Parts: sequence; structure tokens; C-alpha cells
Amino acid sequence: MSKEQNTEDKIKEAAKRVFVSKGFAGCSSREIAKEAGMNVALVNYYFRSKNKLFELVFDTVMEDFLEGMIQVFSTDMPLEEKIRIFIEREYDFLMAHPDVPGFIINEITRQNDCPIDKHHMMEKIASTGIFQQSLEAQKRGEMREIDLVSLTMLIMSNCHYPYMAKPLMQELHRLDDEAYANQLILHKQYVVEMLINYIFNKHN
Amino acid sequence: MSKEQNTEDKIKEAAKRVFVSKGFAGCSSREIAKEAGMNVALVNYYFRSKNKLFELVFDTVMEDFLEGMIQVFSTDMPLEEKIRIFIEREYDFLMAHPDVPGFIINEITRQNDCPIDKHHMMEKIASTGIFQQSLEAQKRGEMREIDLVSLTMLIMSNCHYPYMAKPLMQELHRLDDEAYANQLILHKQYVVEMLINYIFNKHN
DNA sequence: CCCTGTTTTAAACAGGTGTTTAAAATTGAT
DNA sequence: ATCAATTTTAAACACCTGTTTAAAACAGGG
Repeated sequence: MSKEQNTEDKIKEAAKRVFVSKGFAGCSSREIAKEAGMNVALVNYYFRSKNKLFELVFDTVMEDFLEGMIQVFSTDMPLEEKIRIFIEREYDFLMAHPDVPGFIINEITRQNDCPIDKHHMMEKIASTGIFQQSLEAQKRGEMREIDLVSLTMLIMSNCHYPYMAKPLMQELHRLDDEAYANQLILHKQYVVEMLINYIFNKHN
Repeated sequence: MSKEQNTEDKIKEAAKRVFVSKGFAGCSSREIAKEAGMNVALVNYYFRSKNKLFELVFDTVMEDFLEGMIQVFSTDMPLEEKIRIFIEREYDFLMAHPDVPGFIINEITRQNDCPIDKHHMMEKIASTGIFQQSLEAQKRGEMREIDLVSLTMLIMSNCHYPYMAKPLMQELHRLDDEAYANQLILHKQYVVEMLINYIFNKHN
């Protein structure tokens, strides 16, 4: 898919790989240029500065990251099915992009300055009606009376952390890459079961 | 507590603050020296290099991080009580040291080279008998038949992530620091309830 | 072919990096 | 007070950083 690609896109995708895996502070312009097979000056010729390039990369990563959520939440499934499928999709997405959550969290943490939400994340998520659907389910007694911030936090914790903490967990339990991948597949089932049970007051 | 403190310790503690909040790649030797109110050369006079100083800091942070676990697990409480108290202690610890988990995970991720577990984390945790206790509880049917890697992962996910993802969550839900601190106190209760219910097959 | 605008390159810039050096200041014992 | 050992300092080292410059290579249309 990558033979017919112009210089600008090649640099942008190389930058994406390098930034996401090493972070803004953990890499240099020259490293990005080398990853793209280009001269250093070309990076600034197309993107003006390391900062501008980074912001561009960050935005596209954030878009990809939100896209999956929106898709699932926008369907007209029952809430329980939505959450179940969301978790499974999230694990699939992270299997392919394991260091995206760490990247986003680290880079948002790095700059305490911008309190404004450029990506309108919550608006996009809210526009799917998922929160309204949740409140209605709570009113009907189908769903536990848990506030939506914590609901979000419970789901994201159990999806993101197992990928973010991979090297720590591997060292703790002495698992190689294959064993850890299998562990994640198993863990996904536990997470779905635990969250669905808790959120919808199931008992088995 | 800090008036009677020699130069070496002052530098080490300044380095701890800077490294933990900004990461190894995100700060310079001169920044550490300035934080300690010292000359740059003093840092290398006492610690030879930025790398050596970092490894020293990393090890002490890791020790602090493990200490709490070991303490709780070493008591002779029933398993359910141990887990409940562990989670609550973990939230208390992270309230005071919110960026420790992110620091540890990021810095372990940074170097793929050392597959050897210098800190013998698992040995220390295993020596508390917590895993044996878990297996026995499972045999008696008091505990869900869940493998211990996933058990670890469930607990750590729901303790660490809410602190690691603080800026992301704040931006998502537009919460200031005080509101987020309150949210965490609330969230801790949900987490305890959910994990205990799931692990010990409770239904309410 | 020449000319024009675009793309790419090598080189340089000022400033920051980790680290070392050698001299100065300080300390404590004689 | 003298001296040796320790601690602190300013300065320098070579290298890397992000960014810019100016010249070279390339493209396509006249």
C-alpha cells in the first residue's frame, strides 16, 4: 500500500511511528528523517518545525483513537451489547496499535497549558447518544446507578492499562511476547464479564 | 524534614522529583542541578553520570512502589479483606505520588534490553503467600477460577489508570483538579465493589 | 533547448546536551 | 596556622539539538 506515496506523507507516517513509540522528547528531527529515508531539512520544508509536525501527528492519532468509539456508540444496539462490542473492538484496535493510549496520555500530560479541548472529544461521544441511553437505562433500573465519569474510567482502565503496562507485566510474570498476547485474549473475556456483570447488576 | 540534608541526598531527591514528573528523556542534567540548587558538575561528581543517577532513582521509586503491596499482603487477613485494603492503600499512595505508575511503565518501556528482573518483584510478592492463599481460596470455591496474571492485571488496571490518565480524563469531562480528586475518591468505592464482587462471586 | 517553479541536498547556525577539567573554596586534623 | 583531603565552582570539551540558508537537482511547458 506504500509504493505510491509522496514525500510529505512518507515523512508524516515515519513521524507517526517514531513519535508514537518514543514520544516527543524521546526522539529527534534527524531520527524522523532517517526513518523516512529523507534529509533533515525536508522535514522542516514540509512541516515548518518539529512542533508543528508533532501536533499534526497527534491530531491524526487522536482521530483514529476516537473513530472506533464513535462507530460502535452510533449504532442502535441495546446498551449492554454496545459496551460489550466496544470493549472487544478496543482490544482489537489496541492489538494493532498497542502504544497509542500511552502516547496520548503522556503527551497530554507533557503540556499543562491548553485547557481547551481541541478535538471536542466529549461532544463527539455525547452526540452518539450513548450517555442519554445510559441515563435512560439507569432510570429503568436496568443499569447500576453509577456516574458516567466513573463508568468511562472503569471501561478505559480495563482496556488501556493491559497494553500500556505490557513491559511491566511481562517482567512481573516473565512472559514473552506470544504468551502476553495470549494472556490479553484471555483477559479480554474477564474484562467483558466483570464490567457487564457490574454495570448491569448481573449475578452468575 | 529537609534542613539537615547533605548535598548528595539533596541532588538525589531533586532528581527524583524531576525524573518522575518529566521522565529521563524529558529533562536535562542542568535542570536537575537547578532544582537541587547546585552546580551541574556536582551531579556528576556524586553520581558519575545522568544514567547512573537515573538508575539509582528508578530503583528507589520501585522499592517504594513495592513496599506498600508487600506490607498488606504479608498480614494474615482473609483474602477478601487483603484485596480490599490493598486497593484502598494503593489509592492513598497514588494520591500522594500520582505519577509513579506512569514513570515506572514509561521507563521500563524505554529500554527493551534488560529482560532480567533486577528487583525480584514477583519473588517478593510471592513470598508474602498471597498467591498460595488465592489458589487455596479458589480450591475451596470461595474465589472465582481466574488465573493470577489476569487477577493482577484487573487490580492494577483499576488502581493505576485513573491516576495515569488524569489529564485525559480531566479534558474529556472538563474537571478541575479538585473535582477530579473527589471523583477519584468516589471511583475507589466503585472499584472495590466491582473487583470484590467479581473475584469472590458476590451478587448484590 | 531554455526557462520557471518545485523539490532535495549539504552545510552551517546558535544554542543545548552530557561530561570532564583544573582551579578555587572549604573542611578538619595536626 | 599549615597542610592534605574533600567539596564546590566556572569553564571548557565534543557532540547533538532544531532550524535556516543557499545552492543543486529535478520537473514540465514554452
